[in-house]
Amino acid sequence: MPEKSSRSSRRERTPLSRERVLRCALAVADREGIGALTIRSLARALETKPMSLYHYVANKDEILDGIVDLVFSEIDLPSAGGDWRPGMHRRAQSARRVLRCHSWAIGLLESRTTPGPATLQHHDATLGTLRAAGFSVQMTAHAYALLDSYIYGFALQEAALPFKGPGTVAEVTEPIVQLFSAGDYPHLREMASEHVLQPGYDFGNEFEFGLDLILDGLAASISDRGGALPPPASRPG
Amino acid sequence: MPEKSSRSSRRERTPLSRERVLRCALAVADREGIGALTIRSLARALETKPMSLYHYVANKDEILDGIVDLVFSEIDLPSAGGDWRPGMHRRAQSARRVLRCHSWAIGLLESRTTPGPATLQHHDATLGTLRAAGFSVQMTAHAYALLDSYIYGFALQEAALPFKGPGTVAEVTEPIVQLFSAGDYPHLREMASEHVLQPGYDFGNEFEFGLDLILDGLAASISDRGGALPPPASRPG
DNA sequence: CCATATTTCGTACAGTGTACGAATGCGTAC
DNA sequence: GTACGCATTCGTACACTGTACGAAATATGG
Repeated sequence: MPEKSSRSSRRERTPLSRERVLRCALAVADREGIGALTIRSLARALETKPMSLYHYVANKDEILDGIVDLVFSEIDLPSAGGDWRPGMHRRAQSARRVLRCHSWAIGLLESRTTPGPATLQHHDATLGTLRAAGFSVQMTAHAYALLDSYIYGFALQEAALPFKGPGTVAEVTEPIVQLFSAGDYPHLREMASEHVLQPGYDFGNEFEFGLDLILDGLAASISDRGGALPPPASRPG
Repeated sequence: MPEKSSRSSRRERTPLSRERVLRCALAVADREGIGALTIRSLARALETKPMSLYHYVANKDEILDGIVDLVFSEIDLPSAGGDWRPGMHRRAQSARRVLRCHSWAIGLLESRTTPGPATLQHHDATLGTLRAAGFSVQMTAHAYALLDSYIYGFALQEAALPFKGPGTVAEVTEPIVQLFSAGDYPHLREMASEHVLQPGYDFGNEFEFGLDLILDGLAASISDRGGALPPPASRPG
């Protein structure tokens, strides 16, 4: 028996909007994985019907573009005036943290070629920090490609790990190593027994080492020649 | 009118096998993209019917695992006896080249948590080269995480670029920059006009810079302390 | 020949994105 | 009021996905 008054037929759910669709899509992806984010599941989460979403979004691809941009908007921007090194350090750590929270975003990056405003803003601010610090345009391009490659690649590896926290390493690693036949993969075995399976191991700790090494290298590159183009070292021989 | 003799009813197509299924899947993904790789399209390419594939493969996920492992098998292994630096350099360049050929593989890595034999072999050989060069276990872990993060991240960025070759940069970049409203993204504009749109620009060239910087840093790290654990630099202040 | 195992594949089902067009509600002008 | 026009909601339908189930065809061994 449907109520007839117009007042009650629009139930008191908050009205739909593009914003709300995207935020809810992000929440669903976080909660149940990107594979569980379907038009129908999203509509259910919003208490609507599937086809209603298409008034705010052209297609599913636009939703994916949108939530990737939302993820980017969570990353700390380097402050405009500060030194480049702590700025880049903070940004890198923040990006890694954000990408670990939304690990499905990494896999999406490969197929998304239309960056959103938050993504563009993020890139612009980062480039600006480097340029303001005296990096040449060339050197800025080098530094940016290097830093972002490292950040994304690290996040990708972290996402692909079969274990999530430091606690569950053994339960996952042990049975895999057991499967290796007698003499196979000796160095993987060593790495497992002498490093990964040691108490307190956490892959995430590796991030800092590489990040500092890269920032050191960049610092050296610009102090050498004021940010000019040549590669960081020409090895003799 | 079906032929009745058993001889002619089995047409002279080469017999199915797990190997053939995976190799064909790889070819389809390369030719038409990973999105076009479906059980039905794969069966068509193999001149069979969809359900026949399931005798050689448990499900589609196993196919994806399989072709990722095939991709890994294409990457040059560092030779066992050689110096670590040229070995790592060659491996990195080879990995990048392979991942550029099969750019869909990057996006797959995030969701694949069961590495195949070629993948394990690859990791083992790389670890072995570093250990043989005198890297400590800790330092090997650091170096490996760093190098692979850079390689995967670079490949991911390369895959996400809207343009493929050096030729098409302008056609893609120009209209995007045109869309920016008046004062927005000044540093992106600068990077576009003064670097990306310059003749001869190729993002792929950035790879070498970062790779050399990382290898320099690693070389310094092990010569400092014989591959001991501490980070590459402790900055004063 | 038959019996058994391996391999092929036809049919069916639940789930996907979304095109199309019909309903419904809402704001304004008469 | 009432009628129009627009924004919004959504029902139905279609082509396509992975794959469960079981039947058919073929190969193998006695």
